[in-house]
This record gives sequence, C-alpha cells and structure tokens, in this order.
Amino acid sequence: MSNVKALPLLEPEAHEAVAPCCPPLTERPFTAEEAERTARMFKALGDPVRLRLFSAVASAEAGEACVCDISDVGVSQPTVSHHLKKLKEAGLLTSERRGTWVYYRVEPSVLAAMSKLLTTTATP
Amino acid sequence: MSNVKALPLLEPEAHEAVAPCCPPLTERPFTAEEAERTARMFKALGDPVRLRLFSAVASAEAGEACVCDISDVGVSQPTVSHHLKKLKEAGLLTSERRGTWVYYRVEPSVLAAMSKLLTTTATP
DNA sequence: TCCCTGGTTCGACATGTGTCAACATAGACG
DNA sequence: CGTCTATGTTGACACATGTCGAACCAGGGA
Repeated sequence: MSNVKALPLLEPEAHEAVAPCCPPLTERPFTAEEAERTARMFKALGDPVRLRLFSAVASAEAGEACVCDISDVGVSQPTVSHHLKKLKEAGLLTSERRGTWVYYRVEPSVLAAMSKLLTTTATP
Repeated sequence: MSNVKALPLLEPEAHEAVAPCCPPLTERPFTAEEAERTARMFKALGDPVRLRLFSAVASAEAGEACVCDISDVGVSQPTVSHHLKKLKEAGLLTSERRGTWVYYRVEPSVLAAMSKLLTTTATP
C-alpha cells in the first residue's frame, strides 16, 4: 500500500489501484478480486479520449503536462476534465495545481506494473 | 450477423485490432485513429469477467482452454459466451470447435504488442 | 432415429458511460 | 474589490454494456 511518498499531495484512493497488483495474466487464472482491481486500470485506458490524454501526459517532455496543452482531443473542455478525473481515480495520473494551471503527470509505477501484467512467463 | 455459414475463413475484423498497432504510449501523443484502435483492446480487458476468462485461457497448460474449463466465473453460461465473443472481436482470442467442445487460445502477437505499448521509451 | 450435453444467439431489462451546456471555483491582475 | 481566464462540478440525456432466461444449433451416442 505504501510506495512512493515523495509528492506533497497524496490521494488515498489513487494508491489502491496502483502498483501492488497482480501476477502476469499468463501465470495463473486471476481471482475475482485480482480481476476487479486490474480491470479498473484497463478500463480507464479503454476509451479513445482517455488514451489520447494519457499518452499526451506520458509523452510530455517535462514528465508533466498542463491541461491547456492536451485538451485538443475533439471533445469539450468539461469532458476533458471528466476523463482526467477518471484517469486519476484509476491511479494512472496525479495532478497538481501551480498558480493558474493544473499539471498532470503519470503515476510512475503504473506503466511498469501494467507491462508486467502482459509479459509471458515463458521467455524464449 | 454473418457467422453461421462462415467456413474456416479468417474474420477480417479481428485482424484489424491485433499486432500492427501503435508506438509506445510514452513516445508521442496518440492520434485519434491510434487511440481508437488501441482503446478497443484495453476496453476488452477492462471488465473483470473478461479479464478472468482471458487469464484462464492465457495461463492454460496446453495454450488453449475449453469453455467448460473456464466458465466458472460467477456469471451465467450465456454471459460467458458473450464475453468470449467480445474478446474474439477485439482480436485477443481465437476459437476452434473440436467435436463437442470449443477451445479458445490467445492470439499470439497480442500480449507482446500490448506490453510494448506500455514500455518506457528510455530502455536501459 | 431421437435425445442429451455443450455452446451460441436472441430478446429484454437495468445499469453504466460519454457527452454537453450551464454553473461554480481558484488564482492572477488591474 | 472586480473581472478575466483556466479548470472542475452538476444535471440531464442518449447510448452502450452486462446480465439473464429462453430458444436455438452442433455433435455424439443410445
């Protein structure tokens, strides 16, 4: 449960879904609980708009992106905000307000954790 | 729609979603088209029941699993069938009938492709 | 041949989800 | 203080999705 304590603002909700997740999908059949937890992350990335937002943040130079820089994804501004919230709730992004703007960054452990889920146990 | 009369031909739909997909999420912001294609796969895994089914198939000894071996996931059998169909449509699974039973296996390229999506561009 | 078992499809329903317009809030700046 | 700009929240609505029971198809034996 306790992983990275660096940032000043810590969402308790967000931490639930993150790193301490599950074995690779190919290792053994998932239990209901594991599936529930893991599905939340996949579901968060299962929407084109969210995927574009996440990709925009993940590929940002400084490791973070202002909402104003990534909100050109073809939907209204409230909708962008809604999707960013979903990504935050899923533990994939964190946000921080600095002055006028709000910056989003990728929760560091997430990418590695999800990638590990998809690795094959048999390595040729 | 069109399925009953289909000979051992390959569904063109299924192939669309598979391997030749997209760069890592962290490389650059996804285009709308890339996001649309990729989101389909994540969405397919974004349901707990489907995740359990997929995991059951992916972790099966013989590389394949009979429906009867994996349908104990807490929902009715028609629902299992429905989810397996979704996974097939997303290009994640393939199915084959042998005698009385129907066997599902993981589309080989999928796991590697999705894993690659989640790798960080910096590869040490 | 008839029936039984494994799987899929159909029809219907409740719930969830994406979307927008309108409103609310938080700083910056005069 | 007042106002402007950048985000988030609310309410409403259309549409997609998960679920089940019933009906349906495919093989394998008796």
